Amino acid sequence: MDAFFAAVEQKRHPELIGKPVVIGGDGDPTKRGVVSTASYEARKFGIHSAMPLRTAYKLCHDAIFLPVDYREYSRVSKIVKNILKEISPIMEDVGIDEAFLDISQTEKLSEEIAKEIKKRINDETGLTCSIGIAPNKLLAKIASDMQKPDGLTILTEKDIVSLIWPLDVRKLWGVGPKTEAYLKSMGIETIGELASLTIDKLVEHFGKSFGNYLYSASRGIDESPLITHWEPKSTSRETTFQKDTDNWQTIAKTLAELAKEVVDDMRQTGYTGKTVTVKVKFHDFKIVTRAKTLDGYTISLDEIRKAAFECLARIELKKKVRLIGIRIGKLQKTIME
DNA sequence: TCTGGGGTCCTCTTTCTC
DNA sequence: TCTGGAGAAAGAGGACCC
Repeated sequence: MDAFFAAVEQKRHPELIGKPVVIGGDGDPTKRGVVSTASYEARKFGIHSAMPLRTAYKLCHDAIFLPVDYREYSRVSKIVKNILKEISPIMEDVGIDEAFLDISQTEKLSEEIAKEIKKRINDETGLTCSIGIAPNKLLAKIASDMQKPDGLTILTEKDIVSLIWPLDVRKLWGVGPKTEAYLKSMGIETIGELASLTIDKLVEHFGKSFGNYLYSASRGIDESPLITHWEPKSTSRETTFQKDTDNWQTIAKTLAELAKEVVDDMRQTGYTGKTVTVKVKFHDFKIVTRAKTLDGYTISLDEIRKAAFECLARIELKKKVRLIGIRIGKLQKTIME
């Protein structure tokens, strides 16, 4: 979906259409938080996802800042996903505003299917999306990004050399800021240059798993299937303090609250868990985690809170704390009738 | 001075168990 | 009983994705 959160807000508040809209945090650009989505008008000012709200505000004082309203975006997301599933039941969810659809078993021409999807999404939600059609997920994802917004891009294996190889390595799924910087230090800027490296060299620099992945991905090769069913492996809650703190009471109280929230969450979704992890981010952004695995699966708030405090006690709180979080791992679905 | 929250997966090291 | 090793599980950290 194109600038999804911002587009949903512009749809339900038409007076925002054509204006720079920034969605993030609790909608207050003087507080801590980052941009989740910026409307295309806001992007003209250099505002983009993951940017601190305060920075976004400096770039554009006139932008309209709104809090993230997940309930509403989920509601619209469901409408979109239902349309996709009607077109083809083989759908992989990729977060709230993206999905892969396997249309290889569908009779119609792929381009016709894409146009139908666009029309139905626009009819039922008033929103636009960008679609990529390709022989695999890796290429379809790149294709969907090539003509935004409201784009439709079709790629075949024949296009890899001419259209994929000139692209910056950062366009490859799995290549983030660290890998990009590392590759650039090796003199590798484009996907084509990445494809010129031998598999031995890649494995030497990036390890067996990621090295092999980069070798295939740079050639447009991806055999990964669509994941149509998914079970969560962990669930968590974390919060950043408005001001870094060294007050143990504040930290402990917040951790207890987060534990309650995460347990409520598990009760609602019907999961028990076995491993409790506490995470602390200090003022200097150093992150420390401590974990404790329990004897059995639990959903008891008492047990989870107790384990969390044992973990917290193992963390040296000498520096000011920026964030505290709790995660419950090794989830197991509770049998319910 | 600024840098969210909710996830997954990978790697390396330590600890446990046989 | 001591020692060593293999393999699994746990723990910690880090990169990446939306």
